[in-house]
Amino acid sequence: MAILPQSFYARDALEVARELLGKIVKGHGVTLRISEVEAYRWPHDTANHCRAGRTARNAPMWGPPGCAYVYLCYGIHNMLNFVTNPEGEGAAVLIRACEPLRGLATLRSRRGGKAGPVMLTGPGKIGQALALDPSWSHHRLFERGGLGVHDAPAVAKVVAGPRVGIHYADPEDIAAPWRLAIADCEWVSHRASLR
DNA sequence: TCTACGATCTTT
DNA sequence: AAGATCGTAGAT
Repeated sequence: MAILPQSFYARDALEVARELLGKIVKGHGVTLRISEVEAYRWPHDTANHCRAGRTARNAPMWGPPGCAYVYLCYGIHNMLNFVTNPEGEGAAVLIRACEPLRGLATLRSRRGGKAGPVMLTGPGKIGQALALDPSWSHHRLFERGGLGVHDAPAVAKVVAGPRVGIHYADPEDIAAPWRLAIADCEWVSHRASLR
């Protein structure tokens, strides 16, 4: 399938998030299908990293759409986001969970060779699965090479719920149902709060 | 400079 | 329920 064009990302983060479900991420020897995402919108979203304006960390979010934004969370986890909205607006979609399609052996080795099923449920695991770190920020996902997102058939049914880990935000933003996932999908985190 | 804390995950 | 682990942001 074709690689998604930059124009795909140049829209409101919630709209992009909805359409990213089911799409294919390829890179570093693995192929994943996006199953859960969160939208960090612009403007007026107090959970957004850009809520206090431009900083060195969130600089990618203000740049052109269709680029990666990878940041280190809790000193341990590398979080993968896709920059959305027109350039100059600080918004992104966080990739929270994926279904592994190809590269199972690689995925197992990246998590230290532990036994058991490969569960890519949770944003920290996605960063680990794709061997990402913050140096991948600004990477252009709509061009060939390295890390790319490819088109796939639209998902029929989607469930929604509040975003995870944003207790510091305003109550209305905490409650906003801007976490989206493929309905009846095994590859989803915090399933209980989705419907 | 100093300090508090985070879009998490695992283990207890 | 709490520890790991460190870069960032805001305060000093």
